[in-house]
Amino acid sequence: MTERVQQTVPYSVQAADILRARILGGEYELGQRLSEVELSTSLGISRSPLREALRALANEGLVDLVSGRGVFVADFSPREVRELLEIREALDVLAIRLAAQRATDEQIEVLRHSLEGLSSALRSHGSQAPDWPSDFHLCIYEAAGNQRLKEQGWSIHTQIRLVRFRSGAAAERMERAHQEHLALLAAIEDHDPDAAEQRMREHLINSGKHILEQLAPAQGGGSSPR
Amino acid sequence: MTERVQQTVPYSVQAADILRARILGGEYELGQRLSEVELSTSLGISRSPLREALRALANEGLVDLVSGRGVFVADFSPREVRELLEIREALDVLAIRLAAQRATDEQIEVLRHSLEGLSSALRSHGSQAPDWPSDFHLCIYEAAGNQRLKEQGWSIHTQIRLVRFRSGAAAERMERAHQEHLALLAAIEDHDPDAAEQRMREHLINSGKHILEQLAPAQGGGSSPR
DNA sequence: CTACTGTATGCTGTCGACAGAACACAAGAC
DNA sequence: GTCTTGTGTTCTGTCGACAGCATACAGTAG
Repeated sequence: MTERVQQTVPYSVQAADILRARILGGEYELGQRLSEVELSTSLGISRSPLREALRALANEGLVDLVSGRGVFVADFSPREVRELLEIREALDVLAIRLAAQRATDEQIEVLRHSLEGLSSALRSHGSQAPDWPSDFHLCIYEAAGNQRLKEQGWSIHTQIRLVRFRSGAAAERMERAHQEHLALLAAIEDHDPDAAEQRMREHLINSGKHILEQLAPAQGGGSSPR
Repeated sequence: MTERVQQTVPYSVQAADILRARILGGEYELGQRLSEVELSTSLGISRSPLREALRALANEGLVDLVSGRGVFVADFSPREVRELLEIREALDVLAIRLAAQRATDEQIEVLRHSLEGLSSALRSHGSQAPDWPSDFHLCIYEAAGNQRLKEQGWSIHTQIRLVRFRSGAAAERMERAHQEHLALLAAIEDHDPDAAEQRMREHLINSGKHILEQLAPAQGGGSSPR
């Protein structure tokens, strides 16, 4: 009974998936206005499901809804990036502590596999794999055994990925980040929450520093729609 | 130019405010199904803005949207409550650490004032003030200087308040919680993040223990719509 | 040349209505 | 008496259309 043959995915969900991929794929400028009628006609759906899709993306922080004025692709000010990084640290530290305490052998195996996939992708595609690093973090959330934490952490990571991707900060740090990921995995394997927390904090501080450095010269307080 | 004379609040926002107040006020049963047509007609609006209001409430975790089956008032399983408490601890600890580092004298004054208001409300209304304790925590978020953290923390607190209110766990712990709040404020005044974190963890552990104790006998894995 | 004003266009917020799916209940088979 | 089946109803998801506000531009006064 768990198989749903008649699983018609609502247009709103499909539209949200498409738009999310477009935004993360860089098809829109940061802060760009998205016209409801234009999107709905181009997607071949009505405005009702499109609006719901945009609301969903707003919850994920990928777009900003300004009442009566329209929808804009998220454009994070340096202050907002700092806010996101602070929250990410808190959630990621919690996640890896829980993961170190609770991870089963199967989940550790998945984590290891995720890192191997990342490693091979790093070699083959070079910098063209912006999804994989977050995948490892997602597995950590999975191992933490907290569904809601996983959702919120994934949302934060997605928003940060949006900034990092645009600023080109993803590629350069991948090699070193991979080493840090290995250290994180080792701490989880040892079921050592304190070591895991410390290594995660270092990892995130390095990552955050890198993002802010890349961001500082490029963005000076741009055209925020608020 | 900051004054908006023509600030017509959209129906969707008004509906969300009304429904949020109803849910938190206990006018609906946990897990109860909410009919769109019934609500829209009773509120005197169409289904379009009502649906947006329900989507907004779903983002806040107050209702569950089940695709194709309807909207249900949130009903948290013990596991979900545990998940919420874990996230709350991470966010609240981050918030009070930031608040201890960054709080200005004015913000500390607001915190003190919030506690005084809570104290007087505790004496006059007894247990009939479920909003005030969270108000103090909201001020901490405000003092942390992180807008997004404030929003997320408020959302988590609101969800927990929904559980606590229904289980009647709010009233009994207010006296002791107030003492703990005073200790939190003192740590912020001293700008001592470490002490603030430790006291916050103790405070949240006490609160969480109390919630789980109240919850354990009442709920055994009820009719979750998933 | 600059600043104000009126118009024109496009947009969002909202509405009412329809199609298909999900649920509830009644009728019949074993 | 229990399980299956058929039917009716209600609901959600989606659609197209309208009203009011916001923005952009042209026109005019100074």
